[in-house]
Amino acid sequence: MKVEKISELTTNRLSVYLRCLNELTGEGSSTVSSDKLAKRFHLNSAQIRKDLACFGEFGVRGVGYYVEELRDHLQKILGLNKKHRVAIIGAGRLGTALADYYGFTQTNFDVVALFDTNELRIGKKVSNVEIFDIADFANVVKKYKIDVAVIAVPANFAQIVLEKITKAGIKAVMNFAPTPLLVTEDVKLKTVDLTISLESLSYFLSQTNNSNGNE
Amino acid sequence: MKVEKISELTTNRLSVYLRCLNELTGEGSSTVSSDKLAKRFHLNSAQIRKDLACFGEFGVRGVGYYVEELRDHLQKILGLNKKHRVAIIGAGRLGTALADYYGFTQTNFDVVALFDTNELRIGKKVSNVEIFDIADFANVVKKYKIDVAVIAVPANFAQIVLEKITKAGIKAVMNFAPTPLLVTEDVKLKTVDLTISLESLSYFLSQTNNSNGNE
DNA sequence: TTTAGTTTGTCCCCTTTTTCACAAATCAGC
DNA sequence: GCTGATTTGTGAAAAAGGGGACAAACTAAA
Repeated sequence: MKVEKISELTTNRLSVYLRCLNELTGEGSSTVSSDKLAKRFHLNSAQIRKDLACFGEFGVRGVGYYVEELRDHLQKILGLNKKHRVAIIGAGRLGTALADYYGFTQTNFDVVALFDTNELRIGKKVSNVEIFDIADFANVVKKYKIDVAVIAVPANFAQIVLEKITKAGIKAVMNFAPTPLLVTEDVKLKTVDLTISLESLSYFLSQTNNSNGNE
Repeated sequence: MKVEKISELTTNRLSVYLRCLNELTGEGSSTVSSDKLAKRFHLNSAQIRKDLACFGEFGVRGVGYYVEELRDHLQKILGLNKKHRVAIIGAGRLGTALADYYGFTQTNFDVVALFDTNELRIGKKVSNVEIFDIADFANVVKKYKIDVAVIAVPANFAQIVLEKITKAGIKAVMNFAPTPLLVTEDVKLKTVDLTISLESLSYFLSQTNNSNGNE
């Protein structure tokens, strides 16, 4: 087992492995080899083994991995044995959709509060979650023990909102505003930039349509 | 100018550069150096130059890059000089939120159709976009000349939906279902996996809370 | 024209990530 | 207990990505 720093690419794959294992449980087989996993889910077996080896020796040579045991290990490694309480800042279309989306699909992330500046929205409920005034942010965070924040406001407000979030002591932030943000070392910021993803598709289309990249 | 294969990391950065240039136009300066860009937007100047050099020699030594000219080049490279017509499959919360989101923020991507299987939704409109029956998918795609598809259905339906999409001849797909999908070489699939992003945050929190990764 | 000052494009090296390959470990059957 | 068949964990090679440094190219001013 290595004690090096774990890269984010590795932890992202752990999420994928966990998903695979969840699909495997309930199908009968109690063990699975890295090769079977790789073949079935189109992964690389060496990479699976190496990723897992970062956290311990979970497998048995000649046998493979015990499905349920490995699943439990991965859940624990990813911190999914504890519940997280999520605040979404911005109760527009995207924010409310996310409130709904997380509520339905995720069991470890509870959206407990929405925030907005618009007085017409404040006080209302979306998917049984109250919309609070952003001015009360720090208080609500403390009251509900919120540990994850989601930024779903327009790009020009994102940095200000982020500073409010970090001042309230939240260390994990997901950002949907299409703009790069600055944070201190001790805060984890994950930006999901849909504009970049779309433009990446656009690039691909322009390449194939022209049948050749060189003009 | 290099003629190697362009990596997706590079094209993603082009999107970022384009955004920076858009912010710069209207601020007066007609030229900008890679160093100024880097300093202002927290990038690396060598990387900017290298990324741009993949597509031509846009700069002038001793001067820098002409802001508007470079912006136009990037738009053309990314295929943003043409409009794209987008279909969103799945008219639930996420699908409708995306319809709204793209409609407001993106100028080159027009959401022209939503699709669903739920009869209660079919025929209605969201953000002025009609919800069609998924059974009519191929026809509507042809009629509206749709070239980009967005999958916003539950994970267990995603692969079937994707096959419908590719059969209709669409070559660029964005997937929000938290599941890996299989496509043929000639189709570009971009998966935005919010579950992985969230679990990545969870991992980070579990690391810092235990104050040490080793148990 | 020459010189001093800028800034690009690119070579080269270092780091990170992925993949290959194989010894070490385990199991099942005889 | 030994043999043959698996399968892990990992060292080493290969591939990909990022960044420093500098010659080449250009401007401006004398």
